[in-house]
Amino acid sequence: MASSIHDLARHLNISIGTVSRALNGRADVNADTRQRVLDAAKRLNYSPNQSGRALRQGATHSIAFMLQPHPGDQQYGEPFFIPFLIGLQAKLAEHGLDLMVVMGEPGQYQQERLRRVVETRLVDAVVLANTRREDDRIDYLSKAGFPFATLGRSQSGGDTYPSLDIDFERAGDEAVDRLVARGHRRIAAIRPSLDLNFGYLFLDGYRKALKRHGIEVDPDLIADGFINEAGGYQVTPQVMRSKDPPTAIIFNNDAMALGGCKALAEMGIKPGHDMAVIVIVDTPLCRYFSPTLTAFRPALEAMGRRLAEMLLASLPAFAGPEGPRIIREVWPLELVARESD
Amino acid sequence: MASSIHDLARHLNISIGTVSRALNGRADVNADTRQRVLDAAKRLNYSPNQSGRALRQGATHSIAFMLQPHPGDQQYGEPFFIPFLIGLQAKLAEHGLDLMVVMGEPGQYQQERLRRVVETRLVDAVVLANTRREDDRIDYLSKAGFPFATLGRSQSGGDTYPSLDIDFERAGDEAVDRLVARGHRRIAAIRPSLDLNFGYLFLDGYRKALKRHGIEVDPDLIADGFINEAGGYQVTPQVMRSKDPPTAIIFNNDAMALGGCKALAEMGIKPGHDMAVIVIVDTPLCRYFSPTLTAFRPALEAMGRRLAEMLLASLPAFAGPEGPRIIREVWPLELVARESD
DNA sequence: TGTGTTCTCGTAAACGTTTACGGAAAAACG
DNA sequence: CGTTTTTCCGTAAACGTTTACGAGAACACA
Repeated sequence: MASSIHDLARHLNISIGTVSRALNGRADVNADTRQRVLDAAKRLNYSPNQSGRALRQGATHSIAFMLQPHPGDQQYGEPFFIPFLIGLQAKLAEHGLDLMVVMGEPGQYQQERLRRVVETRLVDAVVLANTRREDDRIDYLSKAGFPFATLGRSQSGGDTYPSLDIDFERAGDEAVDRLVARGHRRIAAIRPSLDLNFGYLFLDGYRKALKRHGIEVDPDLIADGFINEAGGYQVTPQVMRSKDPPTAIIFNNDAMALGGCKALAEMGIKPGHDMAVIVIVDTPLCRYFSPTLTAFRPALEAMGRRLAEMLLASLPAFAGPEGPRIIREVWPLELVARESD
Repeated sequence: MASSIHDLARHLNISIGTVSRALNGRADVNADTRQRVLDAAKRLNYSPNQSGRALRQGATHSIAFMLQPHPGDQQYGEPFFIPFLIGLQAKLAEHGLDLMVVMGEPGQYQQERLRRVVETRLVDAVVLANTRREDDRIDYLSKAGFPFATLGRSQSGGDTYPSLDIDFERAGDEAVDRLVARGHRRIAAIRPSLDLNFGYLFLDGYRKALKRHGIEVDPDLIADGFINEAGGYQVTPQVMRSKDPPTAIIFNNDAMALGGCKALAEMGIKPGHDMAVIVIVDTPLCRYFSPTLTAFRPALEAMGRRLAEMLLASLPAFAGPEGPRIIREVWPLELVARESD
């Protein structure tokens, strides 16, 4: 079925070397023979065998995206990542690269999978998501000298790799700004308890804005929970039990916000009415929940394309006209005002 | 960095053949030397190079999942597929297989990508989603003799490949049953206009149940639209303009249901109140929409695992104790009763 | 002791590419 | 016409594996 370069060579009575050079657009091949080779390739339906190619070139022409579902998130995974993946894949495809998605078991740390992917030379580079504040995957990749890029920042690994992140700090800041402008002074912040880096960034922005407005940061209004609906449900009552309860809550995650709203409802508190709610990262759920949730929306698909560009620029094989490498980029979020605040 | 089998051989003063046999658990190698090889492999951090392995064995040990976003679906893609992918990947990983996700541009037919994946021997098998009633991808794969499995049925290709599908027919049937039991006689059906096979199946069940209840099938109550929110929004008023408008609508897709509910709201009709609404495939959106939408829920993750098993059983390299091959399986959906009907 | 069997390992080819090297033929140049 | 350059192509090695084959050594058996 699959014809090899040898078949072409035999068929045309020339050597495999010439065939290969012709196909790869090398200069040292007669225009005439090149045409004959191309014709034959089309006629015999030739496509280069990836394994042979990869072995010889030491490059597989594929990139791995490591996706790690959060624990307890088994039911619907991360719709968040789909548009990002679409963008990532589209840009990679433009350069002839394929995307391999590697998922771990929910909650299981991916070091083993990552090591295998790297050591077995399964791909040419990896893209990490769910970056932790201290991320041993990043340490490992840096130390191994393996090309990678991250969706999300981390404190690990220094400034040596391309990373693209959302401006959680500014989002936290703007959320507070907006709420203060609407008269709120008691503003709670609920974020995931894991070491996920964006939780810290969000809180930084939150604190900064409060200070700017001369509002004291009240530790009772800051809570961490599991990064899923149950977590939000569980932790929201906690801030409500403060001596001086909040009139607004900023959730750092959509699933947590949904759980939180459920908890509020059970306490007889109506989000968007008795309680202002803002979500930092918008997902379709925010748009359809009732009340619709005011949220900050990232340009996920564009980010996917961008991170692909940044990664490619860091790969020797693809680095174009040698401009300065883009190491870090932080993208703003767009506020989508809805009913909940 | 990466050590090869030659490094091990040189290090242990034995031949690469012996090293390879030791690593692969072949019988004709001394227990002692095997242990030395394994030790050295661990110490030198050896992992077999995938490309070399694949080239020699003619098998890449990876599977492609072809995901094709529907046109107009660019914003949030298909959260539907994530849990399926998690299950698929988990089961494949148990057998040492990797998953490659190939996404096309939304709306673009994937023949070209598919051909490339197959002809370059990028993977050992593919899993198709979004199966059409007549699907030339299936025709192509069958003709090429390339191993594959499908999520969703099709009329193409005969019964020669493993396929796993949801029982849309029964869901359509049960939905009508439920609505009739609640007193409805004018029941509309809205489904995607594409050639997606499940749209036909759903309608079969819908018609069958109506007949069983002695209700005439009214073509005015059946409408096709774009398989996204805008499509539902656009097409719903169409069935409402019937001389004898429906009191219930079954939507064959969650996004279309959301658009439909929006259209209804604008007509002053409250779903769950003035109009019963049932959705055939549940997604998280159904759970959080207001009113919450009664829907049929598939066991996506389990389906992913199952389809992986079926695919593996059809691959010569993995076919276990040679039981009968599972060719087709149709899984029931579970009704999740909520507020909308 | 001779013959057959078993255990263990080395040799070398093969998978499908790409590419460094060299050489023959053609072209350019004096 | 002789020399140099250019054009074009074949040869062969290499990437890292796996595996068929065969051979030497050890062992069993009579």
